[in-house]
Amino acid sequence: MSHMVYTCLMPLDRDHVLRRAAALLTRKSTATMDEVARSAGISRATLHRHFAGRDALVRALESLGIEECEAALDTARLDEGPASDAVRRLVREIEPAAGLLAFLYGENQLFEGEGQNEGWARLDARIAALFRRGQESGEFRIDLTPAWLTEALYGLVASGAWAVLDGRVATKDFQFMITELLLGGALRREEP
Amino acid sequence: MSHMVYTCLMPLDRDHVLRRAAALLTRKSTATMDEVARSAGISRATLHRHFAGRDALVRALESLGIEECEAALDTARLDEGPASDAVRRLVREIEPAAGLLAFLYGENQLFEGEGQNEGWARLDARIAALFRRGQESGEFRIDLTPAWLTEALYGLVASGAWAVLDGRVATKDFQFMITELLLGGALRREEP
DNA sequence: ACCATATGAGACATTCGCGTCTCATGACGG
DNA sequence: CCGTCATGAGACGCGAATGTCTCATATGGT
Repeated sequence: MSHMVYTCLMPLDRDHVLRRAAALLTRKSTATMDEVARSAGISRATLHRHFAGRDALVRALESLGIEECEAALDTARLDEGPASDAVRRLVREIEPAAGLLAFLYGENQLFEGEGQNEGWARLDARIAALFRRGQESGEFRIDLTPAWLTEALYGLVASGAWAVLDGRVATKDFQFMITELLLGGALRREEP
Repeated sequence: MSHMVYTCLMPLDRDHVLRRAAALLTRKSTATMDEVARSAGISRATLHRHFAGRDALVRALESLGIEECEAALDTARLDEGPASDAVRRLVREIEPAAGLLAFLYGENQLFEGEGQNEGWARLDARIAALFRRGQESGEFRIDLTPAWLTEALYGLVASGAWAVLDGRVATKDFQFMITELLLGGALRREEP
C-alpha cells in the first residue's frame, strides 16, 4: 500500500500544482487546462485526476486564497496595538498571496450567484473590523466607511500585484506603496 | 439611398451598443456575443455586422474607454490650479467611464503583446504628469512615485466601480471615497 | 521478483461559442 | 408603388477546450 504517499507526497504535489496554476492564471486568466498542467510540470490527465475540472480548480484556488488570507490575518494580529501598525502588518503578511488574490479579484464570476464561498465574508468582516477599531480609537477618519476601506485594500493589493508583475513597481516597494497610500494618502502631511 | 441613416442613426446605434456591451461585460466579462447582442436589444447577426468579431468589439470598447478618459482629462484641466483640486476634478469627470474602465482594467490580455493601444501610454503620461506637478509644487509627498499613484488611481476607480455595482458603496459617494482616500488616506489629519 | 499505483501520452466524443451564410420581413426614401 | 437596405431569425461548419477513456511505463513497496 502507499498510504504514506497519499498523506505526504500528494498534498505537497497538489499544493505545488495550485501555486503554479495561481501564478499562471494571474498573468493569463484564460489559460488552458493544458497550459496549467504544463506550467505545473504534469500532464493534463493528471491535472484532471487531481481536480475534476476547470471549475473545481478555480474553486480550489479560491479556497487556497482564502486560507492564505486568513493565515495572514492571524499572523498580523489585527486586534493588537495601533490600528495603523496592524494595517502595515496585514499588508506585509498578505503580500505573498497578492498575485493569487489579484486573480481571484478579477474572477468576478465567483461572486455572482448563491454559491459564493462564505470565506470572503469572514475576511471582509475581520478587515472591516480593523478599520472600525481604528476609527473608534481616533486613529482613522470616520468619513470613509470600513466597507470602502476594505474594498480599497483589495483593489490596491491587486493593483500592486499587477504593477509588480508588469515591472512598473519594484517588488521591494510593494508593501510601502500600498500601506503609505492607504494610510497616508498622496497629500503631504503637515509637519506636526 | 440612406446616407442620412449612416451618418446620423448608425453612430448613435453603435454607441448605444458599445455602452450596453460595456455595462454587461463589466458585470460578466465572459458574456457571450449573443448575450451582448440581447443586452443591446439587437440580434447576434447585427452585432456581427457592426463589429467583425469579439476581438473587434473589445478593441472598440478599448478605444471608447480611451476616448472618454481623454475627454475627461481635457475637461478636468489637469494643469490648472492646485494639483489636489485637479485630482478631484479628474475623478469626478472620469466617473461616468468608471465601469468601462474597470472592465478594460481586468482585461489584462489587452496589455500583453505588442499590439496594445498607445492611448493608454498617453493617459498614463498625462496623469503621472499631474502627480509629478503636485510633487514639485510641494502639495504631494515625494516618496510615492507618480507611476504608482497613477496605477493606484486606476485600481481605486475600478474597485469603486465594482463596489457600486455590487451595492457595497452608494453611487453618490463614489467620487468622495476615491478622492479622499487617494489624497488624504485613512489616517486622521492632525488639526492644523 | 511481483504487484499496486500514479503518471504520461494520446485518442475520442462532446460541448460551446464563434463566424458566415441565406432568406424573409419591415422601414424608409424616391 | 417600388426598390433599397438594415435587421432578425435561423441554419451550418469550424475550431478550441473540455472531460473521459485506454494503454504503456516507471516507480516504490512487499
